[in-house]
Amino acid sequence: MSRYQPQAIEGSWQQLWQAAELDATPDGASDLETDGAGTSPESFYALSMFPYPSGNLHMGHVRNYVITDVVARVQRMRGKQVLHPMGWDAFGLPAENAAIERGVDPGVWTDRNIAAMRDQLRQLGLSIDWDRELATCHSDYYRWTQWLFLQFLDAGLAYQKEATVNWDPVDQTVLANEQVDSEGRSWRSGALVQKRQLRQWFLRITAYADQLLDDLPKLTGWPERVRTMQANWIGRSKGAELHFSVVDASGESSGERITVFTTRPDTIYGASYVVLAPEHPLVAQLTSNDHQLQVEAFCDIVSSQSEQERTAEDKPKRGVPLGSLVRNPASGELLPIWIADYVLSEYGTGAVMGVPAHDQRDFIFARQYELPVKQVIIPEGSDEHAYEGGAWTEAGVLIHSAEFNGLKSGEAKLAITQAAERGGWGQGRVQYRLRDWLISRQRYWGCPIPVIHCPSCGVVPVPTAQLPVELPNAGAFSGKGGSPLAQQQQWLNVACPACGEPAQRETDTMDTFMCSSWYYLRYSDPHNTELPFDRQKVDRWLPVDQYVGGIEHAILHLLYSRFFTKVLRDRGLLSFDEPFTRLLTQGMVQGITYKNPATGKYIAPSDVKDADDPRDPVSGEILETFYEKMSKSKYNGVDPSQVIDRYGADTARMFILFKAPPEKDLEWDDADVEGQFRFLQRIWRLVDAAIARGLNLNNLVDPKAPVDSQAIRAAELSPSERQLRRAVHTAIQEVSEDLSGDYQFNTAVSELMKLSNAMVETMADVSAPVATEALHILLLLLAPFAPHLAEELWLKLGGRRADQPLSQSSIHRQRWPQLDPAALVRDTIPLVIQVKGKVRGNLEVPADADAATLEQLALASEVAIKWLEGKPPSRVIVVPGKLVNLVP
RNA sequence: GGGGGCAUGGCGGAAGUGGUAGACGCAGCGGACUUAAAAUCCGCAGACGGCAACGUUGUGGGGGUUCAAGUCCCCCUGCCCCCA
Repeated sequence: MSRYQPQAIEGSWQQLWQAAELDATPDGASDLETDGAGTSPESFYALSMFPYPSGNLHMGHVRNYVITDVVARVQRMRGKQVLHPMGWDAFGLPAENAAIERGVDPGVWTDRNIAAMRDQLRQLGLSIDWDRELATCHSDYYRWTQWLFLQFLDAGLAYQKEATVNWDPVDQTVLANEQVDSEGRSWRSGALVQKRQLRQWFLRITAYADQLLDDLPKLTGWPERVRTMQANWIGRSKGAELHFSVVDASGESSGERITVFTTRPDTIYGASYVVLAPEHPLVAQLTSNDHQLQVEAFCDIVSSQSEQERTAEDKPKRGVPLGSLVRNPASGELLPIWIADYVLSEYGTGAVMGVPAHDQRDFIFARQYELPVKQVIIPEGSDEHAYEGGAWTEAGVLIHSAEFNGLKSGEAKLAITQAAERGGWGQGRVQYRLRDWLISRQRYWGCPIPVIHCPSCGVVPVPTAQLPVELPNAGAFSGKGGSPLAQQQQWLNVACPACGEPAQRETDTMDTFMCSSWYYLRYSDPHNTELPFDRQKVDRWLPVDQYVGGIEHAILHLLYSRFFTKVLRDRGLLSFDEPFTRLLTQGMVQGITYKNPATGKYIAPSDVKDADDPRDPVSGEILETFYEKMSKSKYNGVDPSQVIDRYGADTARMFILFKAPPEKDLEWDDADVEGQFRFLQRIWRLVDAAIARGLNLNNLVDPKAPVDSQAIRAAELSPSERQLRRAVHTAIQEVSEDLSGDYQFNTAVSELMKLSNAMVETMADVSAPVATEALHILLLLLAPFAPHLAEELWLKLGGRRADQPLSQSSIHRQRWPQLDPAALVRDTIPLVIQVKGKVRGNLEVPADADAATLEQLALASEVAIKWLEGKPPSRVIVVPGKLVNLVP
């Protein structure tokens, strides 16, 4: 008897598969030919979000790539041509920080990490086409990132502007809005961002706001919550811009006007003041002499606050009057102009009308500064609303609103907007929360923005023939003060491509999300030196059929990629408008975590002596035990390499797939890993015993008839044989179902376990053909999950034909087994007998019995006699094939 | 505050359109094999009562619809996520 030793088989299979080019993407012209049956095989693109090459593979990566690998393998077995690539999101700050701290060249550092992680990935037995590997920091890739940037520039979708931007004081760079969390912290460094006025590059994603929003319902293969998050982020609201003329105390117009944006034009008669953002360009002009000091002091205070602090509904609102007035264009009233912290210059027009009765923040502000509260909306069907507790912000019916009285909010919005358009004091407008994407970064290790600044010609794009604009050699980094590229004189100073006069290169690099917004396109044509990708190739493979990654990119990467796709479609570079057909957001991998509640310190599991009674190794205090995302600082990480060394990749894969449904968080548990290892061992022994008995798949392997049922069906089968065949074909049915539509790998694995349990039970009692069929199908169903073990046992059982190369006879080149419905048919079924809805017993009945027969059988049963006590039931419900319910 | 999601044994998790709750696994208990242990194999296992055959109860809590509710409806509680 041999033993299952994954260490002895996994590495060699990985090498053999590689030599046989088993994972190569079928992409040659001949591959597009028909398969002989006259049909061209469908293609399938399975993709994991590519990793940042930190140098260490962690369990989250493993989960991500194993899920995608199973999908890819199953699709291949279903006859699809599969693209399953891998690459590296390789620009970014860790490399630059390594350079600053240790003087290592960022490129060298990155390539070393990539090599290390690639080795770790290979150990997992992933069916990745490594020939298509890419790294965004290599110039043969970022050349095309630059080329695409110039496409945006040419389309008028890339521009520079002076703006209030988020400055990360730790990473010394600016950030896009999406990269700052709700507490005003950087997504990367966690530092509180500061506001700065800087001239920066932006992409005009707002020009695509409507499309990005309107196409969301088409993404039926995406989780609902991701779509909702994107919709909220885009934040389209319909409203109006209304102009308020600036007037002096006697009501004489000065010629200036303030334009406010509001989603509630129906409340204009309730406006009792107008508020500007402190950064609004008219503030200085509209500040009267006697208010000047006060206003300047206030602006200083506000500039140090975060957006969160300024706008939160529960925070106090602060402001000061400017000392000037406007006229309400609807009512003619004169209203004071204020500035306040809760109005942001970047949103809408940077000015709002204050309607305290119907906006909660205006209400708080008005209470604070004793401004009038004028109610103009009342709840439908009621009298005046007593709004002691706050504003009435719902829709209602208009009062105190001149000719609009009695209209409902919805009608009034329209009527007042129309009146404004007729009277020239406003117009309807759609407003978005989404703002243009700030892509400038003042860092070295990123893709250079390919433009040149010329004193006479202005911004001149680098001619595409001169791409890539390569990063200069790193030199020494301080990590402080401005763009590192600005210090590279040799690189910086160039002749203007337009006029030839001395000019300077742009010194900002691009946000790394630029690089990751199109990598999935490049995989379709990774070696193209003429274009980022060939249109035919990209249209052949894209959109991605199944994308797998973390929920943390619900907005960031997934929104940017959708934007890129739409722009490139409009530039005629591709023919589809959504990049990812189906999206699976996998849950986190969590490790067991011990924390001393008294000190708040985390304790490494290796320092905890008794897991049932976890105590602080020093003080003996009782520890808290819980599961949390694996991280160094919590000492709860599990190293994938160690797991593979000990149990093999197949066990790691099986465990990860079995332990939790893919979208849910997964609690790493060593005992459960052991359990998976035991399961694979049981399969090994099962096959070993079969070989000892002389069973062999040799004569069964025929791609045209992968199911061996013909011979079996004709024969007379014993009860055990029928039982085993039912188990085998039930497994085909269930596993197939778990792997289509919504992926349920956890239940698929449990179906494999059931099948192996059934086989252990009955194998000894069944004929060779039935036993062989069972073994054959078990291995085929197992192959996507535990590819090494399945291949090894396939070989041992004679599944491979000696006269065929591995590229044809590998188990991974076999077809998914077909269900034989005849195997599922049963003669008798257990009928459930219920009395008044409660289960009282079972009765074995003919499977094809009709309702009347079932009723009779049920009534005659012992259970019925006992529970009905001789009285006839008042009602009988029969569900054929399932149950009979007797109601006394 | 608004929107969305979740709640099932000691634990992770299963339960097409309402139809035997707890599949599968982990941990646990009992037994076989062994000088012993490991490994392996067989068996038990929601809770309560009973020697049992069985009965009662049970999917966060409370109501409802139904012959029948984990599943549908209403209210409540707790946790998570997103947006403010």
